Amino acid sequence: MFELDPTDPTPLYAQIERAIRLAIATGRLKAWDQLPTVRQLAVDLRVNANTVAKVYGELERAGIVETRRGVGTFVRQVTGTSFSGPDRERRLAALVDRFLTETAELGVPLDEAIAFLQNRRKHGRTSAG
Amino acid sequence: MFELDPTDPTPLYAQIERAIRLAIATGRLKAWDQLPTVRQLAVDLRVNANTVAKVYGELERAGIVETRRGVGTFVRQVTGTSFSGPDRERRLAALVDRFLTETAELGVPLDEAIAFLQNRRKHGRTSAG
Amino acid sequence: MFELDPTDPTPLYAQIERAIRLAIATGRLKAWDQLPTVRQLAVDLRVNANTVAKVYGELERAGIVETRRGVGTFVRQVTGTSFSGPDRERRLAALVDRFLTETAELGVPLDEAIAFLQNRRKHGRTSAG
Amino acid sequence: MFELDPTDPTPLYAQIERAIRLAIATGRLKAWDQLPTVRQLAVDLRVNANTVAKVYGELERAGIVETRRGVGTFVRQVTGTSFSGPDRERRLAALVDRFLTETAELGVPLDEAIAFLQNRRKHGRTSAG
DNA sequence: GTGGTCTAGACCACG
DNA sequence: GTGGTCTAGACCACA
Repeated sequence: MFELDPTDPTPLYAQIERAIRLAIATGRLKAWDQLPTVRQLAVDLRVNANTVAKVYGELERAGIVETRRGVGTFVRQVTGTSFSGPDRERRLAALVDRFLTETAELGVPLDEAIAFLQNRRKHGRTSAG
Repeated sequence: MFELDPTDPTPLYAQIERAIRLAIATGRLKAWDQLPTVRQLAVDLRVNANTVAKVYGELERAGIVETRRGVGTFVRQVTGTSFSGPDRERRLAALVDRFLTETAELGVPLDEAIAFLQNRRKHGRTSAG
Repeated sequence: MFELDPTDPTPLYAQIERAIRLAIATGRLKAWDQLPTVRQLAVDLRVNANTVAKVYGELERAGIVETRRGVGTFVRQVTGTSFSGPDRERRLAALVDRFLTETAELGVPLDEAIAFLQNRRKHGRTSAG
Repeated sequence: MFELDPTDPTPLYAQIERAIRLAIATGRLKAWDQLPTVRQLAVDLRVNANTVAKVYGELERAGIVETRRGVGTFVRQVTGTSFSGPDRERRLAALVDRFLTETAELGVPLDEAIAFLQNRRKHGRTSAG
């Protein structure tokens, strides 16, 4: 499904939550799809089950998934943009900053990077993850 | 210079480090520019001086800045690792794909993302999240 | 495991780091051995836990150990940078010359120094100065 | 005369003191030779004059050099081994530990390193430093 | 119980 | 005044 980056200082639970939100936002997980069980995902990610359970709990409190006892955890009807106002702004800034830093470190001029972006977009090449 | 986002699960020191790397990578801090003093930046960001010191230490071990004892901390000459050929191409593609995926997640149209990129590059204000 | 020398101007964290690198380099700590816990080593050496944590952090960023969150810190597989040819020769010569010079400074005859080397290699007790 | 290693966590004053003791012990500086002036050495090492002055002061208190006002600083008659008992032991251990660590990291077996040592010694090749 | 982050505050090395 | 080292101690993430 996805992988964790142990070198990222971001806590595991935040990495997991982000990845699930991403999967939903990009449509890889659709409404009423079932999420992996806590234990299964814990095994896949080589993480303690408590960590996954914490994430599912937070997603449920956020109204993004729904847990039916004894059945499983499911994606709820997507209400709209999953990120709102200031949060959206903040995340966009973070994305853009990282992109600028990494292209600059690669020695790629911004113009070239943008051209690459547009080109890549046209050919429909995105790998979700 | 930049701001921290206390709601971001990313540790403060990592937010600070990212912001400084960004400033250097984008040329807002140039070779041999002096960084703010540890204590000054700590005051500006309202964090403990040790937190800033930790960042400066890591940047130094990473070879990105140079500290002269009793004088201050300075941006080092960028050696330009300069990846070339297929490696550079491959890395750029990875960066771009991730950027496309993540902006899509946020529901940000590519045009808006590019505008944001260019604007941010120009005006250099960052919220280091 | 080893001892610190408080009269040595070398910072404590550097003494600790050197001792651990020595233990790994000489095979006293082997790949995937667990290091002492941060708190335990701090108690043994009578230093603050933060000081040990700093060392472990640096060793991790240097790629020498690996920490698994909530589990512990482990020696990584030695990749063996394996310098070869003239480079290896050159580096070895530099090491040897420095060693000869410095033992001469101390007035230690080469025979004694070599005996010390072999003994220390065998019994592995170090005073990390 | 010698160089400082800015990446060594050892304080500058300790590096300088060690180098001067080394020069005396190895005979590069002989009894009644004049040391460079504080200011000259400070310029050569690109260090603040206070730092050098501190070292000269300590060497004088240790009875190793003698300052004649308005004339200069001179090496005193060497009384014997410059390092005594526990200090000698400690320093030898430090030397040996570093040597073991560095050869091991180079992937040089101890036997080979010792052979190299003996060979190098025979051919009289030492560079004081 | 494991490592990691952060703070407050002392003291040192250096200019 | 600059950065660096160390301590004590709180709190967090993870197993």
